[in-house]
Amino acid sequence: MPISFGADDMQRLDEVVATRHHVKQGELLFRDGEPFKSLFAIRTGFFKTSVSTPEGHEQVTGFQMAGEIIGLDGIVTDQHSCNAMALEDAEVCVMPFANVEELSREFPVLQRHVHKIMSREIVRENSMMLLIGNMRSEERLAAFLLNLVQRLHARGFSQSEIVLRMSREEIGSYLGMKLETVSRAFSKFSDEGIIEVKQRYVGILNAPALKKIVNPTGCV
Amino acid sequence: MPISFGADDMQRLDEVVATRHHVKQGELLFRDGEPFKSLFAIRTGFFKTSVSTPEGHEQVTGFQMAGEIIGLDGIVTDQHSCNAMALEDAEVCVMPFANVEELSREFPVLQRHVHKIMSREIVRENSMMLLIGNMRSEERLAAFLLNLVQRLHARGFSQSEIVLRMSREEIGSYLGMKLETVSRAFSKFSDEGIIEVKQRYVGILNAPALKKIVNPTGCV
DNA sequence: AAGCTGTTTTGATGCATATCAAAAGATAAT
DNA sequence: ATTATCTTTTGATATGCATCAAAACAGCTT
Repeated sequence: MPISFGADDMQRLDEVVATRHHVKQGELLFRDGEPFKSLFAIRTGFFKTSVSTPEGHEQVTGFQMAGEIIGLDGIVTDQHSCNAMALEDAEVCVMPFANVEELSREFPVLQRHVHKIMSREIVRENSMMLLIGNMRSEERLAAFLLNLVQRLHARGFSQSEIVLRMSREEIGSYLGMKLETVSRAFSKFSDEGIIEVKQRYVGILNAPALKKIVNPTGCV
Repeated sequence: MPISFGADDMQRLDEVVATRHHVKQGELLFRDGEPFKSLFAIRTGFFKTSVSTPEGHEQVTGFQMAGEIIGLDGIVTDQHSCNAMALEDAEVCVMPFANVEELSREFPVLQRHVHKIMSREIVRENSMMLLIGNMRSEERLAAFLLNLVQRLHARGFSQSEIVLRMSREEIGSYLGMKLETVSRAFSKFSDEGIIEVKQRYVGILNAPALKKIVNPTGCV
């Protein structure tokens, strides 16, 4: 948590994140309809969150990695409204939301932090609506790859190499397209020498070209 | 605000929403990039929020009516990341966010309320991703109309009549489709006797049919 | 009432992506 | 190794929606 506290306060704050929980690959951390008790901070591993239509069509609503918070959807109704599945073995900090709220009242800096996390999620989803609603398939995939590598790089990983934790189908669900279309876009980028693809390994050979696909005018 | 307080507390709480602001139809309440200071509670009127690609393609991210809160996007960076335009003459309560945070620390019930509002927005956007990413054009419009009439009805308006405040183009932008496609879907529903359309007036003649379009199986 | 402007509807056509199908490649189990 | 299963790629075709175009319609102004 990127906040500085006194040593005394740390003790109190530690209480909120005292318990840890392991989730194996393929297991659900929580599911749609389940009672909401806690937020989860991802320590290690990789998650997807998703919602479904009554007919069973899944929409992946996000991919989350170390340092990110999941479970915010549950606050409004005290029930989770999406599923959170580990895409690789993962460890999370369980943060009972009652504790979060109590400490937020005590520590303005924590309160501010919680608000920012929620606001960030709102802004992210705004941009996803823009992406799904306005962009074409190749633009979506390019934006997806750039976002992923940027987040990985912020965590100390390479800024040009990705090992995808999700299938083509899950990428497609996230981006509002079919897995075949995802695959074709990968192949196209690969043919053009923009990326190098080997299964779930993706090497970014020409980042500027990717950026130009997302934003052709390049004026920003 | 649907919370009960003592009379003493009300005084303090009133401070946060003391100032009012009028926005004329077509004017922006705030715009992308502007510094964030306050949340806004809509007292009267109707807004749209939107984000844009660098090339200028607009994506409407929401339509907001009386009782709803806008501006949450600005918290994370202290800058607004979308535009909020009044679609009819409107009045809003200006709620300086610093005051909201201060009072939230003092009144747990207010704190909880703020968290729920943000969580609700996150859940709403999740379902919008599902709608734009998975549904076909007619399903989207049906879902849109049902959502709108449900919110209007909760405010004391008819549960079968809507006067749209937005153009076909704005509806299309919100739903990830073109204005012509919106118009065709309206015409189709009208031909089938499901709705009655006269410009921006929409009468819902067969709500169950609309619901069935959104959820063909009808199992929920 | 006539003319102007912006919105909505409707029609004709084209294109991007979905769908259907099958092969190729990986992964895991026997 | 061999078989079975799942994922990914690639090809052929279909289709829903976008695009282009023009007419109809409403709201304003003069």
